[in-house]
Amino acid sequence: MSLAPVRGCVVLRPYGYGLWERLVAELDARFKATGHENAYFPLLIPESLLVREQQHVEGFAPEVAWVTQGGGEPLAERLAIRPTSEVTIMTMYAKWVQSYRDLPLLINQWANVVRWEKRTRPFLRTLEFLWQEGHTAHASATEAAEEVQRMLGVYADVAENVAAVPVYAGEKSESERFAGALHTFSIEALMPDGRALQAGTSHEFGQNFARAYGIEFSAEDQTLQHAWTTSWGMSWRMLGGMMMVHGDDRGLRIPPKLAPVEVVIVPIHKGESGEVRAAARELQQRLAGAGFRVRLDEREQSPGWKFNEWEMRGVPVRIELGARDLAAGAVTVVRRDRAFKEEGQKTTVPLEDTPLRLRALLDEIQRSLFAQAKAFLESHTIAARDRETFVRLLRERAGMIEIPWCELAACEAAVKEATSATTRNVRRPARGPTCVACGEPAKAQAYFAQSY
RNA sequence: CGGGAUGUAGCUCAGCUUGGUAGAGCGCUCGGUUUGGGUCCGAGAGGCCGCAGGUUCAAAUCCUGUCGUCCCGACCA
Repeated sequence: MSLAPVRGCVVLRPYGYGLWERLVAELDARFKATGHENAYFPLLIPESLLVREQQHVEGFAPEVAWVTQGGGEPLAERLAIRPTSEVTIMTMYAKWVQSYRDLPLLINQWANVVRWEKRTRPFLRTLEFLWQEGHTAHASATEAAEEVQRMLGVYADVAENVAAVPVYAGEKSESERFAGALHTFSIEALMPDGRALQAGTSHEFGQNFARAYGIEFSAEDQTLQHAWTTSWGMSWRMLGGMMMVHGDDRGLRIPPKLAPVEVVIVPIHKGESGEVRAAARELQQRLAGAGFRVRLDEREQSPGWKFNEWEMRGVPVRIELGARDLAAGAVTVVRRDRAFKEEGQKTTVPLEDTPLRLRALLDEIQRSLFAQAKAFLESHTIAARDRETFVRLLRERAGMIEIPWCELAACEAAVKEATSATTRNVRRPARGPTCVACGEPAKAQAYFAQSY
């Protein structure tokens, strides 16, 4: 990744984009498996269309970028660059949906969006970012609610089992809710500095958008009804979270399932050793044939230089192949999830067994990275029992601070005033009778934290 | 939007106080050497000192303005 010649934007170079492609592949397969199809909608939104859903517009107004000229002339109507595509997609759904037989409508879009944030951070908050947004319409509230939970589950699965980032899934508070939604659910991860990162969201709109954009259908009982809609999104921010969670002082550590390169082969030879070179190429062929994402590094730099380079890039496994290995009919296998010279970092594997051993090793690395992150999350999730401790932990940015909570907006605002922390999400029921923050009756169990 | 920094080689930066021939490390190119944890030696290429104005015999350096970027805060899916 590099900074771009535009404020608050980044360029993904091939290796970084490779990470995104892996995330896309994993998400897309799950979307398809749950019955969704991909489609594409325009980047620009006419202002008149945008303003239909009141809360939605008000929520996004401050961060919308506008196009006011085209072809060298002022436009009769400003065009918004989409900050999200609800309004365009709902407008189209209104045309497509007439009968309950047209439902559910299950569509996903892979797209870029622009949100004019006052303050940006590379990867975690950029003006333009890549994401996917799923938009569905249903014939009943129950069905829509199920969809929202199903996709929240997909996000939690991808975060934990692909990116190896443990998360808490739950519902957003009223103040953190998506503009225009009835309920917003999120997955929240914890970064090493004690701040929480929202890594995916799933929204239940009820009939709000359907009313604003006219999505009506004839129901089975012959009544005319508005559809129940949902939307859900995950962005490349997930990758930023993954890098922060797993990175160490030698650079990135990428979980195998997300790694553009799972295995790098570094040949080690003096001068022109045709034998080593040929053996390395043969190994690469074999591993590629067995389905591994493998790269052979034949550049001129010294082996030591390459070791450092690939470690910084986070490749899970490195295979060193030199004359010594060749003579022994073996390769040296080095795993990135272990520290330099730590027990087990380097092992010797018979050349013949390499594919088999590699598969097992990659699985083990995937598990080990998740386990390390999980242990961190658990040790930094603290149940506060009294207000004083609660406030102190939040100020110290100690992690996810868990309390029985009243769900009152005023209480949340007061906590924010005192600590700058907010609720991340909540689960029901509460595990205590009264709110630790303010003493009112508790309604839910909430995670509070400083957030990105 | 408020506060603070900063802009000099591809990158990271020194030089500015006290005006006078444009610097270092890394990277890049070439030759040699080396290759199991960022080899070493030598030779080279590369800069409108963010931009505009001013002061001066003379400006990277002093003054004014302007633009960009970064950090802290307020705001924020």
